[in-house]
Amino acid sequence: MSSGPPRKTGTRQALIEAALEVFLRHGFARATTREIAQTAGVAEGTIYRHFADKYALFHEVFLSLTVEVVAELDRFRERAGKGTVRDNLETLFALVGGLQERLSSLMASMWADPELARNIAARARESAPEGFVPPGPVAAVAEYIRAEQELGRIRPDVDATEAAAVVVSVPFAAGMERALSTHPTATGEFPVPDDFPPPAGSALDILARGLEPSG
Amino acid sequence: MSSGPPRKTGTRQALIEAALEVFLRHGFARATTREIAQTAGVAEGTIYRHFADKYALFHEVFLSLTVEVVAELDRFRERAGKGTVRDNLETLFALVGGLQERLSSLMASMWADPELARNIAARARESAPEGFVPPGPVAAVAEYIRAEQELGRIRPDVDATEAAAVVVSVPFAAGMERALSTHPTATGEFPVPDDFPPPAGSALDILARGLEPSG
Amino acid sequence: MSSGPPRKTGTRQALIEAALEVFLRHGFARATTREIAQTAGVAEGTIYRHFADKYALFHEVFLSLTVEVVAELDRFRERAGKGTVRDNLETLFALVGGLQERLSSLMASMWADPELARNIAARARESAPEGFVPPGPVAAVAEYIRAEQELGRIRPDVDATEAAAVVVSVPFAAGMERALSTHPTATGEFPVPDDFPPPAGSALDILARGLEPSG
Amino acid sequence: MSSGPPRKTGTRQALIEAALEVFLRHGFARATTREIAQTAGVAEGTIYRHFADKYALFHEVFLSLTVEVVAELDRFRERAGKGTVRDNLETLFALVGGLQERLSSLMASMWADPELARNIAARARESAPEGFVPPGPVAAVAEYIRAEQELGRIRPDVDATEAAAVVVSVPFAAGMERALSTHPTATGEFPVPDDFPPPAGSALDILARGLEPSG
DNA sequence: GATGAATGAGTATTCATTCAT
DNA sequence: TATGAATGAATACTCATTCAT
Repeated sequence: MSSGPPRKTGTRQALIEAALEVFLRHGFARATTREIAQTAGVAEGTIYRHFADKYALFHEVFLSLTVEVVAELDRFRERAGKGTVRDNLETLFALVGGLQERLSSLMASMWADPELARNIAARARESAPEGFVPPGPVAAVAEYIRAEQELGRIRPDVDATEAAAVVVSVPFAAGMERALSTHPTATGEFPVPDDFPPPAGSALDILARGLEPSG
Repeated sequence: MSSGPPRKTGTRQALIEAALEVFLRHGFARATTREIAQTAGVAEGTIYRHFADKYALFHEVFLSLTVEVVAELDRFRERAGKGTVRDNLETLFALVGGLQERLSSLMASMWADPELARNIAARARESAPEGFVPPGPVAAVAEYIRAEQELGRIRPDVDATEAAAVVVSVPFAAGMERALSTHPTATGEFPVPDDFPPPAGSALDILARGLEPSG
Repeated sequence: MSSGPPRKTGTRQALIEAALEVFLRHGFARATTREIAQTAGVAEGTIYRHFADKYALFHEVFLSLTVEVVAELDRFRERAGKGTVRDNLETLFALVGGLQERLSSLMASMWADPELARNIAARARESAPEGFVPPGPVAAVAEYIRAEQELGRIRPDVDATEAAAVVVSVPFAAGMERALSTHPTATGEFPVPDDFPPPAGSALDILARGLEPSG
Repeated sequence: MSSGPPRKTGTRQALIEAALEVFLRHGFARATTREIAQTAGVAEGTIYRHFADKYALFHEVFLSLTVEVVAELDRFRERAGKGTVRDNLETLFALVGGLQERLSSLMASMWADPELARNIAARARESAPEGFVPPGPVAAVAEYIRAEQELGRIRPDVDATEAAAVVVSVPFAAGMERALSTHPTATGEFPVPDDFPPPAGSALDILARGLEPSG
């Protein structure tokens, strides 16, 4: 093979993937380095050759997902002008719903534990190049909305960023509910109220209608 | 006395309140029984006189908040027909935003750790009276929407529950972002993208418009 | 029995004694909390109910020995004027030699590891009453020497503290050598030079003579 | 070339020097091979190309210092008959104080941890030529004393070795105290008793007087 | 009911040592 | 010789839970 030396990043990458798996399985706090190492097929000590501590590992996992989500959403902007706005929203719901699932799960760990959130934020601040702003999903969707506004397919008087937040919120909140399918009010044997139904027809109608130009 | 549930013992109630405080401060996984007991001003062992274990305590805390949230939202239904729909949505955003803050934080713990979610769900199943469905915030808002539909102030063709989910999602997702104010992309020293801005004018416009009867 | 409730200090005291034993056996750095707990006959976690950490435990052990040594030496002052000065020095050598053996061993751990020394010093500073100076062995011996000087049995022109330091040094250094009986230069199978012989006749002669009034 | 032992490899020598530095900084037990390698500017694995294990490295460091100390003291014997005995003792105090500082620090590690002492002793036994006795500092000073005794400048009835031990003890014990400057009883902010003052005038007087011929 | 000392299984992290390159 | 990634046993410390008083 011409592909160079056996990928040095193998171990590091394997650890990131294993860690994601275990963080999703148990949350950050209850994920053990032992299980992560076993899942990655390496010794426990190996983790510390690649990451300063469990927090650093979490940070890397978090970044890798952020990159992935943003990359997907970046491509979304190109849809402006194609199909109907409603169709594009539908696609977006699927996209955000799927992509954010894992990311949101990690964010839940941060949400639950402010100290973790603070720790990760500090790391991000240190490692980011001065003045760099990682674009979030809202920013990406906002760009799409602005593009549609220029094409006259979305009302020009709504704030693109705010509109994007609304749009992204729906699958986001729905994702949390899905994750909490074990919620006391949403379990098989237990009668289930229709909390946070997966966004479907009406949700799209409402948003599409709310966004479309008047007249 | 005309009303309300029989008063809990002071100790039991103090423990529930202390536990909420500590769960919010550190998340379920990192909240220690020691800190809870100290906050409540009792000995650690006392916890186990009132709750089988830490999970049971969490369950009680969770229930107490659910009751509180639902009670507030129940009153919301009475607003149907008063003011404008847009004004009511604005009030709802504030209401849900404030009320869900603590509840969502607990839900984040469950979201992060499926085992916790499962455990709490199991308890709910065991303790709930057969066939009883605790109404969630979506259900409460859905009732309001249905009432407005009957009054012709909201389009009759949207599904009330789904519409309620959309409406509730916005402050919900915004709340998560606020909680994650330490998020790498949303901190003071670190340049901040406009992810999940607190829902304001445009968000309301979109939803109000999307909901209002055509013609 | 009238002796009150079963001594609450039992566990704490047992831990201090066990810790001394283990610290002497392996030095601070290699003494494990596990072995200390086993030696004391308690669970490992129990250590942390009584001491903040391993350092705090070491500190307590150190203090307990210091107290013991000083108490013994305090009584020494009363010997001024009794027997001969030389006899008293002989007694002192035995006393200091025996008492310091364990204390010196702990001090060796501190000597070897400056961080440990710093840590213990910080603790001492925090816990000591403002302005309190724990009398060391040198101070105690110095008092004896001053008493003898007033009685005219020791030359008045030597500095009592310095003289005390010289006197205390001899059994002290000898004690270190004894502890290092495994020293490469002081082992059975290996020919032994007469390094630091236990202080005997001549050492006493030198000091007694050096201290006695001229004329 | 006229002199010296055959030069060690640069790497080996660098490791010994780096190890001394790190052993002095943290004590044997807490000195890490990682820090030693970094200080020497080599990879961690390289240590094991030159030394069987950490103990062997310590042994080499210890030997190198012993050699250095003894060489310095050997030259001391030549002072017999020159200057006054008191002046020579003063020089000796400075010499021993300086030289022993590092050696004593290593000995403290051995004193603290008998297993280390045993291990090093075993190595010494194996590596030393049959019947060879490395002269210690006491032996060297004893030779000086014997020489002075022959010159009639030191009382003939004291045992030279014992006298040497007394003399060497003083700066030795003082050195330990200096090393323990963080000792609870000897820190700046904390009131300090005059434990183990650096040997000065009176100490010299006592010893000089105790050693000088009567009459 | 209330206490709080005791428990001991569990966890993140360290570090001397090995070995394929 | 030199490297440095990988190892895995070892360790200090935590914390939910128990139980004698």
